[in-house]
Amino acid sequence: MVPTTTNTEPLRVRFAPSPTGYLHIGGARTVLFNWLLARRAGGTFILRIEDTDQTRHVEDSVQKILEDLRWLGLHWDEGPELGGPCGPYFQSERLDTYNRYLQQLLESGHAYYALETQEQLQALRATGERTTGGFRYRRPDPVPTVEEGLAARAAGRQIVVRFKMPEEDIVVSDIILGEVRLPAEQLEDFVLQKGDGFPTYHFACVVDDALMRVTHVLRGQEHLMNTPKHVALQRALGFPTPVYAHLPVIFNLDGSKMSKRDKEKALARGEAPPEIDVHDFRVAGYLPEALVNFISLLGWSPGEDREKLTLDETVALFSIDRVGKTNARFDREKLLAFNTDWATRVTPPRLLEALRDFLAVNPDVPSAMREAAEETLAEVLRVCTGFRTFPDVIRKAGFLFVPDEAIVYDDKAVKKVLAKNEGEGYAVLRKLLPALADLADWSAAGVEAFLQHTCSDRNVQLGKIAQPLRVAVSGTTISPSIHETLALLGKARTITRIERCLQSV
RNA sequence: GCCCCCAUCGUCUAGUGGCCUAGGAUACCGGCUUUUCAUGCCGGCGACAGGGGUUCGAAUCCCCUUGGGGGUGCCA
Repeated sequence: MVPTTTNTEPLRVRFAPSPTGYLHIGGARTVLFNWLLARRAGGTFILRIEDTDQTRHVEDSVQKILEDLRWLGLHWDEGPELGGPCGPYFQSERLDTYNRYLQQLLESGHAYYALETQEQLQALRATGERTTGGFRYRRPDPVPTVEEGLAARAAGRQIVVRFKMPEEDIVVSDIILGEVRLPAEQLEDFVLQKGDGFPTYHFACVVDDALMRVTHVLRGQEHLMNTPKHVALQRALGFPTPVYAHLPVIFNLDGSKMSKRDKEKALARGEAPPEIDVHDFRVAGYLPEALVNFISLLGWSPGEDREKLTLDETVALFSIDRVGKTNARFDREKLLAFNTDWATRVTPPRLLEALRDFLAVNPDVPSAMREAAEETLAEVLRVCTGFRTFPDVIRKAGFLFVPDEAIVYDDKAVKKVLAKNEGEGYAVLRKLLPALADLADWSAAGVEAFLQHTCSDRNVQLGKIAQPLRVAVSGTTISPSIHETLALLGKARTITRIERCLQSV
């Protein structure tokens, strides 16, 4: 049995992204489960930045990841901006620490300098692929001495340090997958320190998890094969082995990986790019409540046919025991349904706050809408119920925020509602105009009463009047209910728009 | 190639030997509500991958096959 940390010490988990861009939706699910476990157990959630690959580092991505986490409502207890007792929380600032442990491994004979060049390894790998179908690094016998390694480095060569993998099967104990045995012959001497002096992921991760006293490691299943390396390293370093839980992976509906490249591919086909990063969903007008609820159900279920849960309820219900082993597919239709529902269950002030955030991050909204008064936006939300995402609100009420002279009339709407039957719709507008101009009570209720009376007086369906008005003021057949629309627009602008519409005949 | 993981409606899942003629959600289809677009409500369609065992009894346990995923980097 692999020794694991005892469960008497306080639970500590971490999320350790590398700064290569925005937070990926798969990463979001991993953070979420870590965060949920920490909150559920009253433990600590650590955020650590794994910036050990200088070549892949993307400018500003740390800030972007932090912002995504905050938007999701998943706040960290230790990490960037907050600090904490186990800092620094950027691996690039911990090089001395890694070097100290590297020395220890070198001295105890657990590690050695490996002198092969990248080109040599590449060649070996290529022939290995061709002949046996695979390549496994063979430890030199004898291994180069420390002096030889140092001498090669002094000569300007990029020399790596490898770990002496023990020649024994390693059993990884995973609370989701059970015990997984990895045969010794599959394991090889992996690199601890790269030619540029930076630690590899394996090394930095093991050292940091131990030093930051991480008790539980929840990560994607793609890391399962890394775990024996980590376990062996922990033993060599005298570190405890944390509890491991490898989470199932999230794919596209067609089974392919959800990758940033999907966006480029869709763009190349002239299609709308799919949301892949958390930020994409934010810009697309989703509520974090819905997104978090939805991804919490990918690989986890509270049972009892429950689905709609707030973050707090999820915390109260969360348990790794109920995390499944099966990979999941990301169904955007279902997310859309969740978002539609969440838009009706959050409080109006919260919805307004979310709308403001959407208006701030989405570049394609009418600029007047960003400057609109709180009360106006609140009214818009009140009359736009039934939307799926915020762009639906823009589609339905955006015309309220463009200048009267900028209204464009949709051809189909004009034909169907105004021009048909020898301009029947226009005739309605002409008749209505003076009466509307005389209307004293321009509240929604006042307008509604007026329209109702007009209908019964002329013995027509409300649609006969509402639709021409709708097209006249919005340019389309889509808007909130007609009385709310006119009330929101105001009398003057309504009249102006109707007159302009009539002039366009 | 080798190693590892996984397998219930199209999709997310409930189910841990009898409560299952398999439940919920979403999607789809039909109906209702409605001044537009939506929303909402009601109903319907729809799955235990295949084959062997074990057992009085299997979606649940075991084996094989098939299918899917991951690993096989000086990426993380």
